[in-house]
Amino acid sequence: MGRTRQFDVDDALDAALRTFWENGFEASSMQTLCEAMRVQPGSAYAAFGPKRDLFTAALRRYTETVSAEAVRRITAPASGAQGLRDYLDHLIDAMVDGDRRWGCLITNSLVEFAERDPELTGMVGLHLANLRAAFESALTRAAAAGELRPGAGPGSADLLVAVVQGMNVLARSRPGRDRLRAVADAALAGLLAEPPASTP
Amino acid sequence: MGRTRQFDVDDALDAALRTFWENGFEASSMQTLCEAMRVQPGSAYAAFGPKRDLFTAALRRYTETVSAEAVRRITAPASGAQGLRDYLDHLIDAMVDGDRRWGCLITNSLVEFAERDPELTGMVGLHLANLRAAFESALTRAAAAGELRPGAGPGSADLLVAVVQGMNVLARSRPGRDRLRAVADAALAGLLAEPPASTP
DNA sequence: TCCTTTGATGAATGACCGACCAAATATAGG
DNA sequence: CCTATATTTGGTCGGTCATTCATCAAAGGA
Repeated sequence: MGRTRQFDVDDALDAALRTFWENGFEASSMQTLCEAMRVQPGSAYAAFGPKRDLFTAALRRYTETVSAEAVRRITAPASGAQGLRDYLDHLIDAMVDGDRRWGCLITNSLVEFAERDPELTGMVGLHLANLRAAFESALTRAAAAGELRPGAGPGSADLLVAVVQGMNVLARSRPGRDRLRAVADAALAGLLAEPPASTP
Repeated sequence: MGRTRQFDVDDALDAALRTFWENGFEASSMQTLCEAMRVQPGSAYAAFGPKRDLFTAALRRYTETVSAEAVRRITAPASGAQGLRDYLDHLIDAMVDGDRRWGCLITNSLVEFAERDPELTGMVGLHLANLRAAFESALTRAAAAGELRPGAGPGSADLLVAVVQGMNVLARSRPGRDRLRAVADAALAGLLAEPPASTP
C-alpha cells in the first residue's frame, strides 16, 4: 500500500455539490471548486476525473442524500395529507434558512442543461419521476382516508411536482417566508378536504 | 449623414433573444450570438455594447413582447376564469410546439443569475410581480362572478405564479402535452368552482 | 466630384479555463 | 529501515472566451 488519501472524498464532494448548487455548472470553475473542496487540482482530477464527472458525482450524491430524504418525508407518515404537509413545511424552512435557498440542484440542472446533455437530463428525469411517485402514493393514501377533495385525482401528483419546481425557482429570489407559505397553503387548499371544523 | 445600418436592430435582438432563451447566458458565446444575429462582432459591440448589455436588451425585449402578451391574455377576457384558461391553453401549446419549449427566459435567468446580479434579478422580480398582479386581477373578477371555489383567496395568485414557473422548468425536459395538461387541469380544478354540468 | 461621417469587417489580443503532468512527498507493509 | 506505491503540489498546454482596433465600404453634403 502507499500513502492514504489526505481528504475525505464525501466531504470534498459535498463542497463541490454546494458550489454547483449555488452557482450552476458553467459558472463554477475548477479553480473555485478546488478552493471550495480544499483540494489541489491534481488531487481532484485523480479522485473525480474531469469536471463533468465531478458534476454527475455531485448530482448523484444530491439525489442520494437531499432528495432521498425529501421523498422519505413525503411517504413516511401514515396519513398522506400529513406527509404532504410535513414535506412542504420542511421545504419552506430550508428555503428561508437552509440549503434550499439556492433552490434545488435538480431544478437548476434541468434549466441549465436541458437538451444539451441527455445523460444529465436522464438523471434529472429519474428524480422527477421518483418525486411524482412519492406524491402519488401520498395522494392515494390520502384519498383512501377521505382526506382529499373529490376533484383531486392522479393528475394532482403532476401539479404538486410543478408547484415544487416553481417554488425551487422562486426560492432563488429569496422571497419572504409568507410568500412561500401562501403557495403551499393555496396548493393544499385546492387538494385537501376541509378538516372537520374544531372551532369552539 | 454616414453609412446606414445594414441590419435591423430588432431582428438581431430577436435572434440573440432566442439564443439566450435556448442556451442561457454563460453557454451563449459572443461568436454563437453573432452568427445567430448574422452580424459581425464589431457591429454587435457598436450596436449593443458588451455581452451583458446585449443580454439585458434581450431580456427587456422579452418582457415587452412575450410576457406582455401573456399578461394581456390573462386580463383580456371579461371572465376571470376564462382568462386563466386561455392563458394556460396557449402556454401549453407554446411549450409543445412553439417558443416556450425552452421554458421562459425570465425563469431561466432567475435560476442562472440569482444573487449574482442584482440588476437582472430586479428586472426578473418586476415581471414576476406583473404576472402575479394579472393573476390577482383575474381571480378577483372570477370571484365576483362566482366562478371560484370558496377556499380560493388572494394566496392563489402566488400559487399560480409558482405553477407557471414549475411548468416553465418542466417544459425544458420536453414533456408530452398530456403531462402539462394534467398540471394545468389540476391547478384549475383546485381553484375554480364546478361549471354547471351540461352533459346531455 | 470629393470629403466627411458613420457603419462593417475580421484578424488580433489578453485573460482565463479545463485538462493534464512530472516531480516531490508522505505513508504502509515487509 | 527500506522500498513500493499513492497522493500532493504547482505548473504547463492548447483552446476558447469577450473584446478591441485598424481598415474598408457606403451615404450624404459641399
